[in-house]
Amino acid sequence: MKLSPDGNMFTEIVLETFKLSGLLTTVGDSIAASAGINSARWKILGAIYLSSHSLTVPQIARTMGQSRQAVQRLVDIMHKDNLLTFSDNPNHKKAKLIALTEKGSAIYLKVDEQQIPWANDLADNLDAKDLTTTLQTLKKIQQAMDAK
Amino acid sequence: MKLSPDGNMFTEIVLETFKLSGLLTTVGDSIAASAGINSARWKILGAIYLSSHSLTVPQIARTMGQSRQAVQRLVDIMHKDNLLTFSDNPNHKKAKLIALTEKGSAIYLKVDEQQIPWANDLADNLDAKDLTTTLQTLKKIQQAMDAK
DNA sequence: GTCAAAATGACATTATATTGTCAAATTTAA
DNA sequence: TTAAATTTGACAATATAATGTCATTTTGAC
Repeated sequence: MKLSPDGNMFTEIVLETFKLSGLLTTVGDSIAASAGINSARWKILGAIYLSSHSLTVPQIARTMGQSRQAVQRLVDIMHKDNLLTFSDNPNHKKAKLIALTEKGSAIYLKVDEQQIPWANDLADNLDAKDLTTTLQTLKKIQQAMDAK
Repeated sequence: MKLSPDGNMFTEIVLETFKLSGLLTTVGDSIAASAGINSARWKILGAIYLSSHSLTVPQIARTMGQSRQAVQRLVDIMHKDNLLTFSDNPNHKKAKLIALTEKGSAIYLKVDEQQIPWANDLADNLDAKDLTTTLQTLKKIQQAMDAK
């Protein structure tokens, strides 16, 4: 069996996604370093911050496309570091709700100060329509995988 | 400072890239499992196979967007497992050239047999033009980051 | 309402990956 | 040509992350 032309393009997108993820993690580490954290913790803070409400560990994991165990580990560390709060979940005895502390929020915003000009600058050299298409397509790919 | 509309879209693409990378690694693990390997090793095999010639460890790492140490570790294991060969590099005393053994090649092709229908199927539900745009945009993002 | 299936936290094991350092090899600039 | 800067492999330390298992809780099908 051979790759169809579209299947081949899809495969290239997959490989490019892996590569970009690695490169972005490295850049993210250096951006987040100014606030004393790294990419992995920045992503946790962002998942909670951008959701605008408390989340459970499995919810964060699903948002990030990672295992709940990996997220649980980071959340526990970040709780100990006073970046996150745990609160009882009225809907679940075991799964606590996780929110940002003031410190966690401040750190997230400090990283954002570095990330915003970086993102604006890079996006400046790209076509808005292409960015829209790319985002939609990546989401469609994700959804198509979910459906399997 | 605030994110521009494009900067915001760019940021969403970054987050989607992380998520997709995680999900694709999981799917990749299950696809590659049929041939007795996992995503990480499949990617190494693919980097070499798709380049059509021998590569050094740092070259593979740059292709994959990962650290040369991470690649070196996998390459050493896969060499021990008889998936890869080392050969002297006429252009470099230390950096050996790495190629697939017959076994490595066979395993790559066996995984490909699973991956091809998977990719074709997923790509079937996506627009060819959108895939082209997405791939080009991801590459542009990667190049723009390199330039920094 | 009951009971099987799924979700969750805790814990352990293993794999993947980055960072840092050092010496040797290579490349680049002067 | 020479000296500085970069690249590379080897090694170590640490961080990130997937997988597996178990007891408990929740959900869903009946």
